[in-house]
Amino acid sequence: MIMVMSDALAPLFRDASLRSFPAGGSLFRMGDAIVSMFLLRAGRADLVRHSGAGVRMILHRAGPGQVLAEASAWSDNYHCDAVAAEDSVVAVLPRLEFRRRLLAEPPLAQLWMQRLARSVQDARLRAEIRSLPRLADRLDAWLGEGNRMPDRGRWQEVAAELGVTREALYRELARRRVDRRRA
Amino acid sequence: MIMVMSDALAPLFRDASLRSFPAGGSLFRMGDAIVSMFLLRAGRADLVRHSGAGVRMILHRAGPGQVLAEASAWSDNYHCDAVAAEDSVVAVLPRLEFRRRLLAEPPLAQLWMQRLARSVQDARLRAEIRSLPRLADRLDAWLGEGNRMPDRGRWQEVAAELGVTREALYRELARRRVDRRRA
DNA sequence: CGGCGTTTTGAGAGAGCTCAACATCGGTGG
DNA sequence: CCACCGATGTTGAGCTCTCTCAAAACGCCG
Repeated sequence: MIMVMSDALAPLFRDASLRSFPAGGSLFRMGDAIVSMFLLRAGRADLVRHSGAGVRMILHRAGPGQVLAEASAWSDNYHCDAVAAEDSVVAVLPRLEFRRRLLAEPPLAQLWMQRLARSVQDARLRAEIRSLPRLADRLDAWLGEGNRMPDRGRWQEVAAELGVTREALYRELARRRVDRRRA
Repeated sequence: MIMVMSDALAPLFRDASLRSFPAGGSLFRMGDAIVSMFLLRAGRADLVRHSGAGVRMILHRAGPGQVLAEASAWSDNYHCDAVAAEDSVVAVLPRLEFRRRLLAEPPLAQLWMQRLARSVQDARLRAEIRSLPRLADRLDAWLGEGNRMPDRGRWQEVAAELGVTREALYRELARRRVDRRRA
């Protein structure tokens, strides 16, 4: 297994038990009592919330090394659902132990606060990018943040990230291909 | 002066000096070295970032009781500009002292982590709301989160929050008025 | 009253969404 | 090897919605 920067939280989840979820499996549901914190070890998991008129919103797609539902550490009930988007493995640590370690070990607290602050930055930026009216501007802003187009077969993920349909993104990419050929 | 819930961070900024900024004044600019943390005491301040093609994005509009640029505590240079949107007063605390207090006083650390986690939640939800294609859905989702329409004279702020033009919001509101009159 | 900002409404253009058809690619199984 | 299948990529046409520009009605305050 490859060690990546995103394993930085491993010390916080030392001695945590591992649990596997098949794609589509539910990690928790809105309203459930919060007993544990989850660190995604492999796979992907979505935080999903349903708005009044049945509109399904994916609040966050977590990848390996990320903790799900950061706010759940200090809350008693979940405010959204969590679903495995792929076959996934998570480290599970009791919520109270998670909190105890954060408050007892300043290095971990510092790491956690850095993580949270970074997540705030990212989420705010994403909100602003998505509020740009034109797709071209969204793509420019997104690419301008150091993001790069993934390999073929994963372009739809970019469309989702930008909050547009895949057709719209395909058209924009085609437009840029011919524009680049002209230049 | 009225004491509100948002004064919870006051202990963290005890002994901090106060500084005033006129509307339009600059608190800091992208690239500046970070020496202090800012807690907004009165007024409003915007975090502004400029994307490549000159697109101006307001990452966050902070109000009284909020700390500006949370991530700056652990960073050496600002990643965005901060501008006073109104005449404002801020408490200024050296960044290293801010960090020292967080790591030395677990109750403050806990409060700070709760704040950050809540900000993550809020920002992610805002990003999802803004990615809804139809304004009606955005308004529904926003109202569904416990938000309420402010008094007349501040509806434009809601339009900005939803990421639409004020005209579009006015039209939607007019539509709902007649719809409600029919029902 | 006379500004100034907000709210309201109109008309046209532009952009994305929806539905639809089709191409392409990788894998599966006959 | 080839037929088939599903998912992804590509392109077209029409519709809907928002944006933009514009004009006017309010509402507040000096």
